[in-house]
Amino acid sequence: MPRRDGCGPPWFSGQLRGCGRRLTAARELILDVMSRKEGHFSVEEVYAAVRKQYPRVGLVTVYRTLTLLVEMGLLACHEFGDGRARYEMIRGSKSEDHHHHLVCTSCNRVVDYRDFIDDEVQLLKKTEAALSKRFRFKINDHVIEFYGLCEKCQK
Amino acid sequence: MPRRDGCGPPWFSGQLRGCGRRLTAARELILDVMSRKEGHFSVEEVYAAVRKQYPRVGLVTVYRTLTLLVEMGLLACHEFGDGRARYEMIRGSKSEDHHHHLVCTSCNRVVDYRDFIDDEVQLLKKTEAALSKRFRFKINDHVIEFYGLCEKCQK
DNA sequence: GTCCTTGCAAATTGTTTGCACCCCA
DNA sequence: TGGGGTGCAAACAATTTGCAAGGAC
Repeated sequence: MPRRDGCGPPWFSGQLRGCGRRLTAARELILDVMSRKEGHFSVEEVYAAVRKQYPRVGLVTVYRTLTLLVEMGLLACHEFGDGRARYEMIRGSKSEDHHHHLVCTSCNRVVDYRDFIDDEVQLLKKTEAALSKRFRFKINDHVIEFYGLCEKCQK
Repeated sequence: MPRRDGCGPPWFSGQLRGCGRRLTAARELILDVMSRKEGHFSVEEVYAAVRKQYPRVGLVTVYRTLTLLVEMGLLACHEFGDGRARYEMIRGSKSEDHHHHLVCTSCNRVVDYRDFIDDEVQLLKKTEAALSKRFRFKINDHVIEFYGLCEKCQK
């Protein structure tokens, strides 16, 4: 699959080269697919989307590319308990993009939210401080997920 | 593997029969292993512990029994992102046993804590209420995990 | 031309299922 | 004695790896 110049964001090529990597059509395409829609996508979903445009792309390449994009800090990977990894584009800097999840246990829809209310920020700060001291952990990150039923599924 | 009477808690047999199930040596043994130590155990870990006492037990039985015990409400199952399920004994009622996790990203040790500070409970309630209203979700549960380095791994 | 990438097939890993035999109740 | 339980092997699903051919630079 030869690549065509001019596709994809110009910084992508540079960032790849910066770590001794090469720009290929598959990589551009996968990045493009991931950036076009908001949400969390399984490998299979990305694979299907990519194949619509270039049926020659292999599943293995999707796996490898997604892993690469996570290493490069462009994607985040998360699992919601169904045994398959989900990938999501990181928009803005990593810290700006930090968010929590609201998961519908019926339709599996995942809602991100990042404009936390003060109470939630307070909650995290106080709890982190207390836990750090109590268990002598150096806390670097956290995962907060709420599970329930979305509006549609409540009916 | 014939079973020997008198092992395990007496209520276990009754609870099994209550749902048309039978008491077997493997089930008693696995329950015993799980209740003896606090913590989260992978299937492989339970399997190894069980085999020390009865090498004839098969891995499949461990899988099936752990699933059964979760269905019976005696164990909780959780995944921490390394692709393998972890099982943990539920002590006391399910709601009493609710807890959060502190995970060391270096040695994978998981610390539970359940004596939340008052602030934590209060703030969590407020956050849930706000999210419920905003996204019209009926929130039933949540997962809170902090990731970092434990005391040993900081060195 | 060099050496990173890709695609295919095969291997791995964690888990589940089919089935004949076993054993609790 | 009957129907659930067990162990083994095989099936499965998600993901990874070996390797030869292809393409970026």
